[in-house]
Amino acid sequence: MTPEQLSAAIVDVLATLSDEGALTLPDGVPSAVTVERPRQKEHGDYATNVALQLAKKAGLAPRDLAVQIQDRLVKLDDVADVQIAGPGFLNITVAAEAQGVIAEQVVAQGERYGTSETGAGERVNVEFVSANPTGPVTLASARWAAVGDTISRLIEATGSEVAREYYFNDHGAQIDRFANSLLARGKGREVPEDGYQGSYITDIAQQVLAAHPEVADQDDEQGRESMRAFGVPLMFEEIKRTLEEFRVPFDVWFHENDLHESGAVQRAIDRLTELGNIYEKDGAKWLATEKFGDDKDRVIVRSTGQPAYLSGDLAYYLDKRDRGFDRCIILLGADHHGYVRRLMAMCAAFGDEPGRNLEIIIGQMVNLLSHGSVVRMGKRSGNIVTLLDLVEEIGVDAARYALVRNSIETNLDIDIDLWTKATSDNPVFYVQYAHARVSSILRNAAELGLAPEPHAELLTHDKEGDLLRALADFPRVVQAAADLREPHRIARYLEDTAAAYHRFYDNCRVLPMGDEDATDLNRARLVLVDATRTVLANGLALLGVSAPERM
RNA sequence: GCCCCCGUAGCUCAGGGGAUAGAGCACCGCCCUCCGGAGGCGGGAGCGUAGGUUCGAAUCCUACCGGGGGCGCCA
Repeated sequence: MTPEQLSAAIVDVLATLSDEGALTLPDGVPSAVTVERPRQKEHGDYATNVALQLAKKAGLAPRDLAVQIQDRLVKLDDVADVQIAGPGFLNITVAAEAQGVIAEQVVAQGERYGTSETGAGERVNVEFVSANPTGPVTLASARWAAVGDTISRLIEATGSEVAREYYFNDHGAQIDRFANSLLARGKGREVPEDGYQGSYITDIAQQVLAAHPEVADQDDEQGRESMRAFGVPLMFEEIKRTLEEFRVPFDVWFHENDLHESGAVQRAIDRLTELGNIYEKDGAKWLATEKFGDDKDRVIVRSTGQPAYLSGDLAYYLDKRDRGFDRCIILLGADHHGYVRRLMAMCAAFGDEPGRNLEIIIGQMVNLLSHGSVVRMGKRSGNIVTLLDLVEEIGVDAARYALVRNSIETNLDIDIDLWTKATSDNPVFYVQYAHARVSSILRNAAELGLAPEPHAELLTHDKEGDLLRALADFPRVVQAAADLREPHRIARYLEDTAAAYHRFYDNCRVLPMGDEDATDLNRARLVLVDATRTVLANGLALLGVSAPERM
């Protein structure tokens, strides 16, 4: 019996009490009730606070209501015991067999275990990284790469259709500076004051010159345009390669420049003008964002006639909506948080609903630590640490895991020394090791010709119960992580589940010892082991981290 | 000045209004006759401060203190 089934059973009991007139709820019977795993063992397998929640509405004392629910609940076959505790908690012990069947259910569902259809029919666009193509993917962007991809996987796991999208700001002053920097390096000069300093600039300039020797003879103006035309795509390619290596499969690489060239920017402005949200002042066009909650109105077209940066975002948002996405999620670094209000206001200016049609997730910064101090210089580009630096130091699995293990609301320090350890200090090793250990037992069982076989009623050991309840929690952890856009919940859950497995392993012999004959208990435990493998593998897959069978 | 995030054990961090606030590391002491010891068991220590909402607050609200980041007709 899963917590969801238990919750449904409690709802049934409430409905029955209501039908019989024993319970009067002005708002009706709730569609689901909270079922949680208590901290204390003495509080049973699961606990619910329904009686406390509903007592006031029903005009009953919490404990009196609890008694009524208890009377009905204990009669269920799957429920072994119900106790009332404290102010009115119901502490429930599930029948061993009802709990044991979870293992076979997990195995039967396989890769689908943990997924749901709560988001079915919804089309979601997740935009992340979106760094300017003026340099390698940075450490900060690495966090959004890992988090954005994991959030995408989580939303997919709830049945929605997801597009991962990268927005290249390849239109504007930063690209001009990039082209100038390439030109300077190509001509053997120092890069300008406002240029990009990294050694990658020299690399790319040389690649351009190698492929197009004629550029060396061009004057500065021509040379700059050549560097732009040939150098920017090289940068794109490097970014794409990096993200592919990091296992982030973007579906769309969107170029800001296309919005300007296709007239999409103008169309967005026209649309907003029709809606009465654009006006002219001081020779510039302004979007009236203040009335939608922004601090002040924003310039959309400068008095020079040049579109302001925000105009690209307007067009881009409209484009996403026109492509049929119900929800547009954007991940931004904390350094962009000042931008959130105007984006939300823009969403409202289009007549959409901020928070639903447009959702902005702000994440905090990342530092790389070595021997206790912050690493400031990257190998690749000198003044910045890049994603490739991180991968080179700790590998893709550890990097992805480390980047999603903490709440995105907190600053993150990644300690190289920790994440390269092959010990249990290192969380990704701890979880992967559990998976390898599980796989090893399954291999050994196969060699013995021993097949898993469900005997739910035999899984009565305390540690088996703990492990079963951990496995039963997986779907709602996935659901919560997806709904709240909080991937770190998956990592934490996996660590807890790995720990529950290790404790089980330590207490419960799975395979027959020596030349003993196999028992039904051996076969039943193999089902549990197989179920554990399924959950660990599914969880790691959500994080984009490999689940090794040997290590 | 205004805005956002954070403040929980010595350290790094979990904790969706619930019961006695949890992990890992570090420290001390244990557990290998056979499934991977990269494991397990036991031990001490904590919610920045002051109010408020609630039957109940680490969690929600307000103020203050401390730390980080942001506030352009830049992108």
